[in-house]
Amino acid sequence: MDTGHTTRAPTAEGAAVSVLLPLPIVAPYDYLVPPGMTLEEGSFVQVPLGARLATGVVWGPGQGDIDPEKLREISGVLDLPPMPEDLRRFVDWVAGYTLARRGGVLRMAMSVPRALDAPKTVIEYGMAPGVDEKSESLPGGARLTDARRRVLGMLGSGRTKTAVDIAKAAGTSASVVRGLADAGALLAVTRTEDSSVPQPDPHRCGPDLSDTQSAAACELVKAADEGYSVTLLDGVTGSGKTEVYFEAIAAVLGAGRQVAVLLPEIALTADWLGRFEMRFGVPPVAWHSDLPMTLRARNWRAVVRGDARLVVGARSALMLPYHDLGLIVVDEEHDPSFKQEDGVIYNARDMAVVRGHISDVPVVLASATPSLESVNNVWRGRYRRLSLPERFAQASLPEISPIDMRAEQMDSQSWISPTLEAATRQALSAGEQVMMFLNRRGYAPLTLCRACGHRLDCPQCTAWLVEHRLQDRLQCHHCGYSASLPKTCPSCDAEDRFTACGPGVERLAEEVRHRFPDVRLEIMSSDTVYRATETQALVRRMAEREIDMLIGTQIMAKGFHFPLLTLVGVIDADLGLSGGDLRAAERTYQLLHQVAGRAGREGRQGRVLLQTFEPEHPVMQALTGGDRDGFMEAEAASRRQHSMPPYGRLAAVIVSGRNEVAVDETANQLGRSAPRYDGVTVLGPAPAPIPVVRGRHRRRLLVRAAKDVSVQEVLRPWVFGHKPKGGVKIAVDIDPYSFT
DNA sequence: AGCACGCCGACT
DNA sequence: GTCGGCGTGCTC
Repeated sequence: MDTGHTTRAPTAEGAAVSVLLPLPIVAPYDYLVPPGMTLEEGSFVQVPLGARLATGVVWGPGQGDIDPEKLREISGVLDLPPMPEDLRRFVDWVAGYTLARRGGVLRMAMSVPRALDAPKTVIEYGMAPGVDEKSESLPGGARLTDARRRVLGMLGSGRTKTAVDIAKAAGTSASVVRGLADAGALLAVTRTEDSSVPQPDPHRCGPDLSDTQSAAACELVKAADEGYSVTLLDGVTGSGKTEVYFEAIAAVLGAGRQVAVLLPEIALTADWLGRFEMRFGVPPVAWHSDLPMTLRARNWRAVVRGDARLVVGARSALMLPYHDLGLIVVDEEHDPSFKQEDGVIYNARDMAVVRGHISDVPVVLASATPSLESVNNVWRGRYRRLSLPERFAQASLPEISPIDMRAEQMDSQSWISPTLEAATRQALSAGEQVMMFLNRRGYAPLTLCRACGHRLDCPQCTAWLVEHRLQDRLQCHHCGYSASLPKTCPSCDAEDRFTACGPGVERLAEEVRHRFPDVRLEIMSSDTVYRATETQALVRRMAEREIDMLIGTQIMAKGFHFPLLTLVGVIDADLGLSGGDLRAAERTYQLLHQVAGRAGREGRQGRVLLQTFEPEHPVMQALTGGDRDGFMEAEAASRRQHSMPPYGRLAAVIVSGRNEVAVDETANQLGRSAPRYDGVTVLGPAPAPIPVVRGRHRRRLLVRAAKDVSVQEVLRPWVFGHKPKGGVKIAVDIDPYSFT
């Protein structure tokens, strides 16, 4: 299975090669190749760097841009397949596009320290020739004790296991095993640790597909065989998108190639991985940030060897050194969490398309609420679209209606309108489950002093402290600062005069308990379910009707199936719309649509009620009228009119540091020296939406450019011409996603 | 990322 | 008078 990517060995003896190191370094360093060492481009090598050894990748022939006297020799080559050429080109491309340092991008592809160590060897024991479990005598007349008999009995012929494993199974100690080996009854074999992972079976039968699904699956399977293409798989919640792209995965696995599936981090639940296991017989190779180190190392090695065939992971799974990648799937492609906001700032959905292009493999973007970027690419003919309009298994789409909060009689300190309360009562008395959605963690987003009006805010950020009553703490959601509620006001010393303003899920739960004293309710937010097992347990309790009502944040919007859930109440549908974010409307639509999709699957009619003060807002109209396409067209028109993405380019330059004066100075300097080109506008500097985070002051400049302008070319000389001092940092965010 | 070099506060 | 804080800069 030669991918054709391994380039001829570039190493004349004594020549120099350039080696890229996974450090924040811009360009590769040159090293000498010692006599007798053979290398290829992509080889993983150990090189001396200052006083220590570092692991890097041979990037190409030596640059020759440095005094040959300074060159040091490569110390060794790692026993790993070289990094494929397509990935090396991808690293270069991502660095060029994001203006990140190449070494920083490489780090994302290989920052698994233990994976790069020599594979550990283990000693295993198997039956020596002429010995079997029924042997009544041992070689050399060694005694056959009970313990020895048990060991031979459980080992059987032809198998090898470690001494510890054998001892455990035979109920004895490892020294018995070693004794048998000394006696010549067992044979010790040295094996390098197995980085193999379970192999998925592409030939297992999938579920029966509807005609529409089969047709879409057919198209995808065909595309899977034809090199690079991008397909937007556009299907409403419950239309069976997953089952459709599983067919494409099966086809690619059947051809012996690797598949990468990218999911938003919070969708990477056991529930979800289970669907892959159900379809392909074994769990997929998982890749996400809190994978234990040993598993990370094993999985990374399995990927680079080509052994891991089906990888399911968060955005960083895109950077893995696939040996023979055949398909990339990005599910929930609209999800903002594909955008990495720290370190190398990139959008994994966009980079997946680039990687597909470079590696000449198909890319599938799946969503029920595709991003305007992707839809625009369909309009322009760059992506093909496959639509799955109906829900599978006779489930019908929920009916979405607004509750006009201007017309509701509301008590102060309450957030459930009489209309929503009545609907809830009705659903509960029919034995159905209810979900209330409020995208705000904690008890109350703001606490103030009634005596003087002082607001409790974070000492290190420009942000209010959020009261979390369950933990009895005040928390900053931007830096993790946490404190207990003070006895007296820090501003006026008044005692016990604090009052909570606004609702979070905890406070909403309080109101529900007050109105529905008998309801069995649970809160689902990142505070209550932060481990996979807790999520699983909660989902199970919900499925088994131990819960009547779920109150939660966006964490519960994704992918869970609750068959008896028929009513979803959105407490504050307008929440995401304020704040001048370019994508506020689009994101609110996507989020609320996703939440709405929780209601009424599997044959039951669902109902969704949106509490809003602006029922005439285009987002509410689109949701209640089911007119997604009209909404997208209106969004597109407005973006086009303002030359905003995807009809213009946008980049942000963020200046940050502890010293506000120095930050301002650098930001102003950047502003004064801003490039003046046709089709390029530089706005700012202005304080970032949250001006201080973790004690770092932040200023932002926005660069807006016409579609045909290379923002990178504009930014590079301008931004990197500044050498800020005083701990000031300049970061570039190409295609900024979030403005808050 | 490490690690060394280099200028300003609390110790023997 | 030194030990040491971490800001700055370099590593082929």
